[in-house]
Amino acid sequence: ARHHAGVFILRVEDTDPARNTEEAYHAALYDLRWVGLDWDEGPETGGQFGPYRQSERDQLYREAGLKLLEEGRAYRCYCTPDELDARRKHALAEKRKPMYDERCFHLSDEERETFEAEGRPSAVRFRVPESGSITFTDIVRGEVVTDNEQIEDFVILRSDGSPLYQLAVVVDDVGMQITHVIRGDDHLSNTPKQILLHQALGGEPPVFAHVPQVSGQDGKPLSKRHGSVSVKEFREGGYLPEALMNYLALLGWGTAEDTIMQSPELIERFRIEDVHSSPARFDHAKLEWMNGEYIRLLPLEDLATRLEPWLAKEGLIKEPPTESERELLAKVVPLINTRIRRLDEAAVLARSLFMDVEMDPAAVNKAMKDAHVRQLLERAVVSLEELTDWRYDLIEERLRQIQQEMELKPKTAFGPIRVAVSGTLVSPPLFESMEILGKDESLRRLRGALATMGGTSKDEL
RNA sequence: GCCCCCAUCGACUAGCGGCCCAGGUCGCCACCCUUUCAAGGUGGUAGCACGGGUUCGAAUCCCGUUGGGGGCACCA
Repeated sequence: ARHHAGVFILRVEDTDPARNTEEAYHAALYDLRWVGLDWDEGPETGGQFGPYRQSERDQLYREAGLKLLEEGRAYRCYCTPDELDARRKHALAEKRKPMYDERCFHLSDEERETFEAEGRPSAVRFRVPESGSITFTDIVRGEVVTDNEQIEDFVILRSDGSPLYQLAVVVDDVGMQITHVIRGDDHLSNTPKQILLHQALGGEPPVFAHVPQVSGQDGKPLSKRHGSVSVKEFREGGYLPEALMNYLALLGWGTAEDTIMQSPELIERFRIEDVHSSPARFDHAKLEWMNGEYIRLLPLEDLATRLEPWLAKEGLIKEPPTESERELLAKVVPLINTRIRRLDEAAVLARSLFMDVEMDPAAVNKAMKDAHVRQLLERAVVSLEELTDWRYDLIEERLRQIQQEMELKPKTAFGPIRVAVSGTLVSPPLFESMEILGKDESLRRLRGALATMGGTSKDEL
């Protein structure tokens, strides 16, 4: 819609009371907005063809259904759901196509009157022509032909009088002057039914584009067992909406050279007619990579703001942050922005810069057991104590000097110091971290590490 | 069972009869950079499902096989 400067309409198709809840409705709108979809017409936004929730347009559909009944385009069906279900299973067992047998269409007047006299409830079925076929040109599928004999007489009004999706959609497509419908290809087989309804209701069917559904790594339809599959899960998993949007656009579509395309470029380049008709597999690894790209694309101040809730959640800062926390965060962000791919990773990586941490036993085991460590830390403490101008480059200068004097490899020299300061073997850059922590805290941590090694106490230093 | 789709590296894709002994991206591997981890740089790995046609020429067109997927509700 944006590519063609069209009108983007959001319609909520909630005709099934059994599946429709107020929470689900609000969650859906929230998710759509979060990924960056901004409809021109729709619920809460409004528009000249509202309301945009089908549950609020019930009367329209009932009238349309009854009109079709009067015109003889539809008929009453007295079969109960149980009966239909039994017949469907029977047909399947006999390896026949499970279609409605049209028995109520062939009811005699007496039979019909008997049913009515019994007070048997009836649903309304649309009468599909016996022969002929429906043809339409789908933007991604091309010409689609369906023989009418493959289409059963489908229900348009339930026995309680409420409308079904097929009817509601067509009534609204006509009433809302819909020109294009872009939807998942699970609706492909519904399309001929809707075209039939369009013809019966006297409207021009819209143009359809059926895009393939996304599948998991194994080629099976995307489901829970493939990991995160809902917008909510990605949001809560530390993904950026811009990255999700970019990644999703690339599923079933692509360009020769470019991968990272932000919204304006996507709008300019995306062509629905170039979308594949075969399903694409969702690749979490590529999304992760792309999310990292988007994190690095963010100005540092913006990244800091986006990180706030995540750090607050882990108790590293308050929400909203205090002024000093904000200043600290501003210093930390440039140290970690190339090191995280998801927003939630920041808290893990930078924890030691916000609070005191215990040394990780595994890290201690790996880096602190060598014979040179005690002397190394002692010398570091002595040397750094003398440092008055606490800057990372000067810290590095001092520590490097010790490293060279002791003839240690950088890794064996800085590893133990890193563990002493950050508690782990993997951390933001060491010298910058120490500058951020400050002289007192850095020295306190070095002495603390020495103390855990037994022997010389920190007082003696 | 019936109807309908789809098929290029492990994944997402470019390709729309000669420019392709197939290009890009993720992943993976190696190297460089380097205080860890990343990021970044360089290079590499790997594919037109198969079999027939059509054509001077096929990843591109046609047919079949195989393999995947979707649909067949008083759900959407």
